[in-house]
Amino acid sequence: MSTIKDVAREAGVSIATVSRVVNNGPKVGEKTKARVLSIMAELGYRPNENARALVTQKSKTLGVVIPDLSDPFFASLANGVDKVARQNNMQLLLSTGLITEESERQAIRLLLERRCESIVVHSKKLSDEEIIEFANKVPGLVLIDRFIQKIADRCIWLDNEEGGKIAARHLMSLGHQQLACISSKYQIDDPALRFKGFKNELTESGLSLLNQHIVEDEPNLQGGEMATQKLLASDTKFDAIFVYNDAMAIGAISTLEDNGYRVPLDVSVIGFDDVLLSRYSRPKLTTLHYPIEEMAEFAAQLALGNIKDVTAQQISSGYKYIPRLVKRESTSLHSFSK
Amino acid sequence: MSTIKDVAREAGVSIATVSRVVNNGPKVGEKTKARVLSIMAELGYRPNENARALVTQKSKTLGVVIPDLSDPFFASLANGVDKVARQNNMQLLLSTGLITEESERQAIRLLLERRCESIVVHSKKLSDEEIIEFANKVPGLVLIDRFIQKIADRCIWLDNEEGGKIAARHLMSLGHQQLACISSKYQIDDPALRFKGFKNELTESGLSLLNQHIVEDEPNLQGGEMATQKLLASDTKFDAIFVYNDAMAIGAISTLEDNGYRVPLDVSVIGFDDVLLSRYSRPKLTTLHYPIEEMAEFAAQLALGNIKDVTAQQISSGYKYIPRLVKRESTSLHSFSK
DNA sequence: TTGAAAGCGATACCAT
DNA sequence: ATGGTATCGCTTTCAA
Repeated sequence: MSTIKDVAREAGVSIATVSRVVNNGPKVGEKTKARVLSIMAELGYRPNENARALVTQKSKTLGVVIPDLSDPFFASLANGVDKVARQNNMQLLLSTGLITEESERQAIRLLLERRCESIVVHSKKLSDEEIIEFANKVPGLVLIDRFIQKIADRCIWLDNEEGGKIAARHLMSLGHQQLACISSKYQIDDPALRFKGFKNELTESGLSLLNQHIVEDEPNLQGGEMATQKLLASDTKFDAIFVYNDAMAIGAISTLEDNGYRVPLDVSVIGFDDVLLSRYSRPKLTTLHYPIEEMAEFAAQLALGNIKDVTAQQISSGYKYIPRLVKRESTSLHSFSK
Repeated sequence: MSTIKDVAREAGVSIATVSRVVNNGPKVGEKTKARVLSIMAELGYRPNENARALVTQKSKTLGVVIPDLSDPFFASLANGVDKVARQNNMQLLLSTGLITEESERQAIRLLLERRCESIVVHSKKLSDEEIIEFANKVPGLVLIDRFIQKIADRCIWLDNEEGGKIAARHLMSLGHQQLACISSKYQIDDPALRFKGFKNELTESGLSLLNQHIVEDEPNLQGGEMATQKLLASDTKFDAIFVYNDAMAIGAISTLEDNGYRVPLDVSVIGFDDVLLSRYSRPKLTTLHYPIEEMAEFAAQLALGNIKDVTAQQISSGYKYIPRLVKRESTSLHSFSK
C-alpha cells in the first residue's frame, strides 16, 4: 500500500504539500493540487489512519462493550451506537466478551489501547468502584443500562421498577384482580426490579399480593413454557400474567393455549422489552417498550460530548428512560362473565 | 494517558527495555522486569495500539462490511466474524452503510485506511470488476453471500437455488400438488434464485407449473400478509405455499388462519432462513436453515488465512453452503380427505 | 541484559 | 504557495 512519501515523490512535491491536499488544506496551488490528486488516484493511495491517530491523538473510533451480538437486544444497542458513529464520521469498534468481571475489564482495556476516546459500556459484573475509576480516567466513557450514583451524569438507564408499575396499572385497569407473575433468575437484577415495581403498585392499590410467582431459569421460550406449566400445575386461579420478557411471554401464551386457555379472553399476558418477536406472535404481544436503540444513540452522543444542556435532575439521577406501554392483542378487559 | 517514555523514565530504564517487558520479550533481568511491571501498574500504562499498528504493520483488527446491525441476519453475520476475531486476539471493526454502490465502496475504503488486513465483505451493489480489483489489492478480503467466478476461492455463499429445490421436494414428498409461491422484489436477487430452483424441481417432477406466484415488495410480516390476501382473492386452489422468507411466511400463516384455513392441516407453509422468529411462531415454522453465522465464521477464518487445504472444487465454485431443511410444524402430509 | 537510534506514516509548525 | 523537520508511541536491529 503506497504511502504519502510515494505520492510526494511521484508528484515531485513535499509530503507536507500532499498532506495539505489530502486534508483540503488552504494555500495549495490549483495546478499542484490537481497533479497530486491524479497521482493519488493512480497509486490508489489511502491515508493511514493509524499514523493519523498517532499524531492527531484522535482515533475516529467509537467503542462499544457488550457481551456479544447474538442477542438482538445487544445488536440493537450496537446498532444505535453505530448510527451515531456514522453521523460523526467515525467507526464502530466492538469489544465483546463473556459476562464476567475479567472479560468486561479486558474489553474496556482493549478499547483504551486503541485510544478510543468515546466508549459506551454495558457492564454487569465490574464493581461500581472499578467503573468509576475507568470513568474518571476516560471522560468519554458512558454507562448504559446501569446506574451508579457517583457518575450519574454518565449513566443511561431504564427504570425497570417503573415498568413493573405500569404493567400493574394496565392489568388492573382492565379489571384483572388475580395476577400471576413469571420471572427469571437471570444473571442480572432486572427481573427483581420489574417485579418489585409490579408488586408495590398492586399493594398500593389494595390488591394484597400476587397469587403466584414462578421463577424460571432460562429467560426464553422454553423457560416461559415450563414456568407456565408449573403455574397451571399449582392450581392457582389467575386471570392475568406479568412475564419477565417477551420471549418467555410467548412461551407462556403457547402453553396456555395448549391447555385450552384463550389469550386474551381467559387470560391476559403482558411481556417486557418489545423485541421484534412481540409483533410476530399471535396474538400480538402487549408489552413494555424498552427503547434500547434510542438509549444507545443518546449514550453515544453523550460519550462524544455532544450533549450540552444537562439539568440538575440528570446530574442526580442520570438519563433515565421510562418503558412505554405498547397495547397489542394479548391483554384485554377481564370478562366477568366467567 | 501515560506512554512508554513515562514508564521508562520512572523505572530508570530505556524504552527498549520497557518494550521488551510489555511484549514478554526474552533477555530481561528479573529485577528490572519486576520494577518495570510495578511502574506500569502504578501509572496505569496501556500500550498505544495505533503506534504499534504503525510500526508492526498489523492492525489486530478484523473488518466487516454490512448494511447495518438492525437486521438480525446481519447481526448474526457480524457475530460470527466477531467470534473468530476474539479467538485470534483481534477486534471487530464495523463498516456500515446503505446498500448503494458509493456506500459500499466507502465502507471498504475506511477499513483499508485502518490497514485492516482481513475483511469480510457483504456487498450487493458494487460491480464484479470493482470487487475483483479490491480483492486483488487486499489478499485478506473475502466475499460473503455472493459468488464471483474470478475470485471463486474467496467467495462464501449459499446455494439459494438448491434451497428452492429442497423446498419443492419436501412439499411434494408430503403429497402436495397445488403449490403457490410468495416472493419479494427485494433489492437483491436471492428471491429470484430461490424460486427458480423451486420451479425447476417441480417441472422436473412433472408438476407443470406453479398455480400462483405472488410478488410483494416488503419481505416482512406485512408483506406476507398482503401477498396472502392477494393469493386468496385470486381464488386459486392451493395446498401449500413456498414463501421467500420466514417473516413473510409468518405473515402468510397469520392471514391464512384469519381466513379460516388451518396450518398445516389445510395448507402447508414453508419459509426460508430459519431466523429466531421461526421457532417462536405458532405453528413453529418449517423452513430452510441459512447458516449465516457459520458461514461468517468460516469467512473470517479464510480472511485470516487460516484455511489451508483448498480443493479444486472450491477453487472453481467457491465455498458453497447448502441450506438445510428444518422440519417443524407448519408443513404436514397433504390430507386427501378434503 | 540493556541502551541508542532508525523508522513506521502521517500532521503541523516554522521557514522561505 | 511550498518545503523542511520535529513529533506522535512504539518495535526492532545493532552495539555495547
